[in-house]
Amino acid sequence: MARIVDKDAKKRGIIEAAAVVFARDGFANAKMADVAEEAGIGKGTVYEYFPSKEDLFLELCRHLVRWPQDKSRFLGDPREGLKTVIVAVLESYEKASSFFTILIDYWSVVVRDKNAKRDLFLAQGEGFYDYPRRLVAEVVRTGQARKVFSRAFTAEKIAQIIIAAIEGLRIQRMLDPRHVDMDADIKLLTHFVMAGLKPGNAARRTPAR
Amino acid sequence: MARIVDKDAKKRGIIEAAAVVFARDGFANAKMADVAEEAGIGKGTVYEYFPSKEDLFLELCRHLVRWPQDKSRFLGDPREGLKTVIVAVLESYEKASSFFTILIDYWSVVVRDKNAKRDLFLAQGEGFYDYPRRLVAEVVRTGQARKVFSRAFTAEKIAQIIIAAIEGLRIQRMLDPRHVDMDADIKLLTHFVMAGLKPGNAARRTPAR
Amino acid sequence: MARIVDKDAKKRGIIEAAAVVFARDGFANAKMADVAEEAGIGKGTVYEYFPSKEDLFLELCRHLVRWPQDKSRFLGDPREGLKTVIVAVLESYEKASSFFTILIDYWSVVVRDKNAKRDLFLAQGEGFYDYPRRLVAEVVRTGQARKVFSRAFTAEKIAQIIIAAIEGLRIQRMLDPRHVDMDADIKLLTHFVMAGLKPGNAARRTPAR
Amino acid sequence: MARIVDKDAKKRGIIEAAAVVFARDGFANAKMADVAEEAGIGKGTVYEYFPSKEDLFLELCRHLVRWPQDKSRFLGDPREGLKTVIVAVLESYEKASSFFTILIDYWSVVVRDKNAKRDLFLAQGEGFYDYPRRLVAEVVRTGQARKVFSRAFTAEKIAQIIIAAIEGLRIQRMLDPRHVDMDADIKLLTHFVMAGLKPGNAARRTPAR
DNA sequence: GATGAATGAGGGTTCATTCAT
DNA sequence: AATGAATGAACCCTCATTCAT
Repeated sequence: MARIVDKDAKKRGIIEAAAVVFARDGFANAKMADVAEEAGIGKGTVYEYFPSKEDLFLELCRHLVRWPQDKSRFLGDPREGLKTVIVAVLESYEKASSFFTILIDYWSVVVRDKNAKRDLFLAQGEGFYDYPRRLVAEVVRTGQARKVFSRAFTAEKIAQIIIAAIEGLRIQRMLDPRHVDMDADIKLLTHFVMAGLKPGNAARRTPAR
Repeated sequence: MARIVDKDAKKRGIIEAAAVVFARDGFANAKMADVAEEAGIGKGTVYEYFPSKEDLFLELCRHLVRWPQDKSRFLGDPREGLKTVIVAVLESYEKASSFFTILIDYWSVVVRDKNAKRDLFLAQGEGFYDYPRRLVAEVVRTGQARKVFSRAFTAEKIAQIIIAAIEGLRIQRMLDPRHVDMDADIKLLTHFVMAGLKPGNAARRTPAR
Repeated sequence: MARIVDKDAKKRGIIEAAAVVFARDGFANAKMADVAEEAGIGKGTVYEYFPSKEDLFLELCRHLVRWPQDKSRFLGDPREGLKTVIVAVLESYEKASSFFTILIDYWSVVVRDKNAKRDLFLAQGEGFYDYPRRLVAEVVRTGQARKVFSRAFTAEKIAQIIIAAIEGLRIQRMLDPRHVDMDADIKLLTHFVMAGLKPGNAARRTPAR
Repeated sequence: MARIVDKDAKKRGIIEAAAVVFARDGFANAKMADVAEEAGIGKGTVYEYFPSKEDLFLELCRHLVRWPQDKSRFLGDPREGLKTVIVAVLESYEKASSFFTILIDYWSVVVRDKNAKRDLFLAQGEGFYDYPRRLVAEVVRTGQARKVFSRAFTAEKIAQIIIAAIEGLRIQRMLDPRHVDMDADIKLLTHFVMAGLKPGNAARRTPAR
């Protein structure tokens, strides 16, 4: 009776359209009508697939980043692997061009308590950093296992610092592009990390206070 | 004469009220009426002091962070100074309790081009990181001058990484508090930096292609 | 498909409602909500058809007067034709019951420079007098061609005086109904015009310095 | 005890300021604050002299036009006197440069019933045309008494047409300046009137129906 | 399933007026 | 008498959502 439609494909189309519009206008200023137009469908149709603007946004956030799936290339030589994975993570972020601007709105929504969907959102939010954190941690762990990296700190913590620095640099670049030369800065970050991970170096530090 | 009023005090009162409301509800959802109520004044009165919601927000952002004014305590022993200044910068951020949630909206506003006030906003935005970046850079420079820190990288770049990492950690904590133990993470960050700044270590590394 | 609607009919309905409300309250005091209610629709719906209050007003002005379409009845005997067309023009104005009160606001809006739509408005404004001026002029010209009316003045100028007098009488009546007996006054006006147009009479007078 | 002030002078100052502001912005868009500023006094002070914006406006309207006070120059030769008085009336209107734009708003206010002050306004409104109408009528009457002008119509009616035509021309000029050459048009009007007033001419017309 | 016409709650902003000084 | 800070009612317009077709 009803037309046969690939609902999933249509859903994806709407999400792609939403990515464009939300990135451009921000969550608050984005209009559902614009999303519909961008997707080439009717305004009402969007609501056949997503119950609300917020839900669409949440769904969109789920599809923001595609992480590198092949870990093997990071797990050879630990020192090279670490350098490579840092660059790879940055690239994954950069490739999701609209990722960042959308992420900001995501944060903005998440930070406010009131919303009943907070937990849903938060669960989603972890995902933004969980995967790359685990990925980097694995590389570090490999290096630690092979005694190439110091064991003074847990791989998770180290990974966390790395991801944090990458994210922080991206923010600074957003607010003031002239101050940030991403390639050089990433190299410097890598240098710090490598230095801090040298077996000898690390041992002396952090007397746990 | 009309009512005698300390306009500056009143302005500050409104800004404080705005900080509460904007932090709680976000820029887009905050209502000027709520700001007025929070400030204990009439809706129209807010507009006697700020021409628009956006201007109030911008002004508010200007007052978000109070940076440490006494640099002397960071300029003694470079290694201790660096540790201290990192903690001090973090503390300045942390003290501005609503800083972060407001900053997010600030970003969100800044990222979208259209607005005519973009430049005003951007100029303001630099301020968020400029001061601490310069502060940290000065400490690093002092250490470099005394040959305690490697000169392989410019103090500015190093400071940038440090600020970025602090910021990134704060974001991760926001999205997933369980993964972040700020004190420990900051120590780890400090360790990496110190290691990377050891004169011998740095020498070998890529001198900024 | 969505609701099927005769958009033009709906537009007309809104304009009619607007005519009532604008005439009653004046442009400045009229509320879009009242227009909507008068039209029996929701507030937002008005904006589906007209982008702003001002645009609705302009559009309304376009529909204010219906001019006599059949000129033939004025083009027979010139003297009778002139008498008839003067009455017809007056009647067209009078029939548009709310015309005058709306026109006043129209003037008020037009006179103030600032507005970007001034040109649109002005173009519209000409229309209020253009058509009847041309109509009367044609009748006069016919009379002049047949040597029934003096050629000492251009038909356009003569028509202009006639329209002006009609309009002026309507204004005086508005401000002080007791002083104006429109039928008698129009007859007097006609008399003056006829006298002035007598071939012999006109010859002596200043031929437009 | 209180400062000694010439209240009338101050009142006049406010009215003059109001004339500027109301003429420029229109009644609806004029701001009391602007009037105060233009008058060089405080916002609240205006209310010491006028109970409301509307009252100020009404008072202003009372002072709009200064009519020619010396009638004698119109009462010599009737034909010359009539020509002269028509020009004099026009000039009185023209001299009150802001008169017209304010008058429009005056109409707009007057036309709407609701207002309790309607009668006050109307009484004022008559004044705009009463004086010149009587003035012109007197000139016509003089001519009629001397048998220079036809007695077929009352002087009042004739005066009314003349005033009406002048007013109508001014309106047309406002909406479309290119179509109106005021001097020439006034001459033409005068011609019509003179022709219509010729003793012989008038007799035949207006069979009272 | 798809559509887009209709809706109305909601919020930023204006400004005449009040009144403490 | 004079002031201008404070006020809040009022209103235009937006846009997420609904639902008749």
